[in-house]
Amino acid sequence: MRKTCIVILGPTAVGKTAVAVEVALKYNSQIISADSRQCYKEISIGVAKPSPEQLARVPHFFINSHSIHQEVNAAIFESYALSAVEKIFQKNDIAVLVGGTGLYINAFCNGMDIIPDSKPGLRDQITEAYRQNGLAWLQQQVKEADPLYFASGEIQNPQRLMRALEVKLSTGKSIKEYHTKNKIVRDFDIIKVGLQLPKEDLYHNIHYRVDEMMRQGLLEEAEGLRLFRHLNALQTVGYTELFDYLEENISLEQAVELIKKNTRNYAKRQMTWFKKDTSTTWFSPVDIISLLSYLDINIHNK
RNA sequence: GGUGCGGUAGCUCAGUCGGUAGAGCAAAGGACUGAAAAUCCUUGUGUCGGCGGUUCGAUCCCGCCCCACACCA
Repeated sequence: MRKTCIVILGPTAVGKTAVAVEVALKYNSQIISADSRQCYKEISIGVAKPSPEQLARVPHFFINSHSIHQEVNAAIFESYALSAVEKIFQKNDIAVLVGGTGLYINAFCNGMDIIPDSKPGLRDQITEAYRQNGLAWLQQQVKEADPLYFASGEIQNPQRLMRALEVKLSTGKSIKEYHTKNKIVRDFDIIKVGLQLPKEDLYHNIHYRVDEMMRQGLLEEAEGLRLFRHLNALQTVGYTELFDYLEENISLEQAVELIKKNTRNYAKRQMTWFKKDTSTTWFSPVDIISLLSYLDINIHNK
């Protein structure tokens, strides 16, 4: 039998975790999380990690596996997840990957173009220079260094501009030359299933979950992480808003409303990303029976 | 009861020396290849509180009314 990885995706708060556990239990398999925030051991409440019970029932990869002080990105995830899936395949023909980070899922399924490592420290240098000199300066740098990117890239987007500049200055080549759009074909099958809810239901879940997080002590968790608020890992919905409250910029009530709003916006962005991929078959998280039978049929047909 | 200041987009407000109006936020849609829960792009018709009057034409001027706030009684 050919190896198969079941990929479960969907917006935040749709109910992916519980479904993934059911699927993994059915196939006696293990789960790889494809979530850019649940991998950090220092943050828990605000990122809706699987519960200790769920983690005990099914082994999970990329949960609590990294520190907020480590660098984590899509390429690191790709190699981590590939080695994890190989580990699972040593004992099982089926693996489960679940998450809401579209870029990470894409990296796992289709691969990322290989770009040589940047010169050490260059990125921090660029970030600092941008902070001091602003967007117009950054655009000018990219225009001079990498006209190819400047002509066709997102020139209002500082993160992309900085990355383009970093790659060009490190490798001498434009990032555009590295981006091939070629998809790597994995040596295992991938079945993508999406979880979806009507917008009102999803929003209801989000609001309920945010209130629940506050009850569980999200504020205290954020307070303890306050010193690290500048880290990328903490540029996260649920934490940035509470940091603002702790800095006395907004009231606690405002912070909670903002968390709800920003989570809604985030879910929308996720759906925009996921909808593009026509290879995904969509299910309701309430109708897990349909999902399981779909998987059964499609796995055994291979 | 009197005086004052307001009533304009879901919210906060700007504006039109009379030619039917615009910002921020929210919202909606989109993008996304090493920060992705990040970052970025696009989208603004609304009885301009109501009814009359003046005018070729009123959201803008005038009158009355309603509502909110403040102060005075």
